[in-house]
Amino acid sequence: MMELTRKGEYAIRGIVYLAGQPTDCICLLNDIATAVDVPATFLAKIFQQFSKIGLVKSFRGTGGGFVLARSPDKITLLEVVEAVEGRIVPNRCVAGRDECERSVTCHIHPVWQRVQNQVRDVLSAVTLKDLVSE
Amino acid sequence: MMELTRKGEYAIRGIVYLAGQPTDCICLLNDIATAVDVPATFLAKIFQQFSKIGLVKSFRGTGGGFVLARSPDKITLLEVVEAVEGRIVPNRCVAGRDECERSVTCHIHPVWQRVQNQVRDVLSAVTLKDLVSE
DNA sequence: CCCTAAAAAGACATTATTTATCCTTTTAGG
DNA sequence: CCTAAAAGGATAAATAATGTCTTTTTAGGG
Ligand code: SF4
Ligand code: SF4
Repeated sequence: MMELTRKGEYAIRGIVYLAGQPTDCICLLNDIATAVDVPATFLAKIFQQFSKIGLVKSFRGTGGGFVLARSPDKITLLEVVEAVEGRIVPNRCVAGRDECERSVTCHIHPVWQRVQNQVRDVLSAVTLKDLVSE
Repeated sequence: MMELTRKGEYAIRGIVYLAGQPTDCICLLNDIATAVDVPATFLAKIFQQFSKIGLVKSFRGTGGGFVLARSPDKITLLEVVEAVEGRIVPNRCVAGRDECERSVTCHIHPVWQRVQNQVRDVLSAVTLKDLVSE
């Protein structure tokens, strides 16, 4: 339970590396993958997700690659994680539409909401800038 | 990520039910399973784990069954969850012996420790007593 | 002593998720 | 039109979650 997947770990490493590059540098996926030691094909999927939700900008064709869409201090760790893992949900019943008919009277339900809020708060308090500054 | 498994959900439901029974009541596994709507064979495994670490006491043979080993206000939700899910670990590197050679210099590492502490704090603040009292 | 009830233990079977690769398509530059 | 690079889709392999079945141990009661 509660464990970040490889995908999430890779996602963070990849985008943190990108955040650490000079602003005008258009990075190649393969270079990023090599630098952060992640299978390039897997990282490709991750960056596609980033691109779709607008965390990074991508350029195709010759001279293409990736750059951050916003400055590092405007991107939180929460956004990065939820981009690839989906919304952080400590229990099904805390997700949008409940499947659990007990949720109305359940005393545990609010505990999971508390957990969710705490975790999201911690992660949203950290930006990519915090993670690259040595 | 961060999702409680069925096993964890079942574990909570089962032990909360047990906590809600009269103190002297030795409950049959099958009765608990029926009451909380969990496959009996699966719940059996869960209660075996409870028994091993001393959350519940079990009695075998005729007239056997389960009772809580401690009063409900002395058992936290954290204990219950970690009994079946293992220690809450938001990322590998936060587990005992690190596999990640980056952990020494990594700026993300302490974030996961913060997440871990927050989650464990929330769960350890809730006891079975809180969960049964209507 | 034997029979029955009940949990403990171990060995599977099934399904879902994670992790990863490969191939084709689209886009853009030169 | 050729090449570089990301996008997209299909699929394979590995791992983990979920669930079932059978056998073993323990205890009570006739
Ligand atoms: S029983 Fe309570 S905690 Fe469990 S899924 Fe339902 S509402 Fe959520
Ligand atoms: S890179 Fe940092 S956060 Fe990721 S596993 Fe290693 S120590 Fe942990």
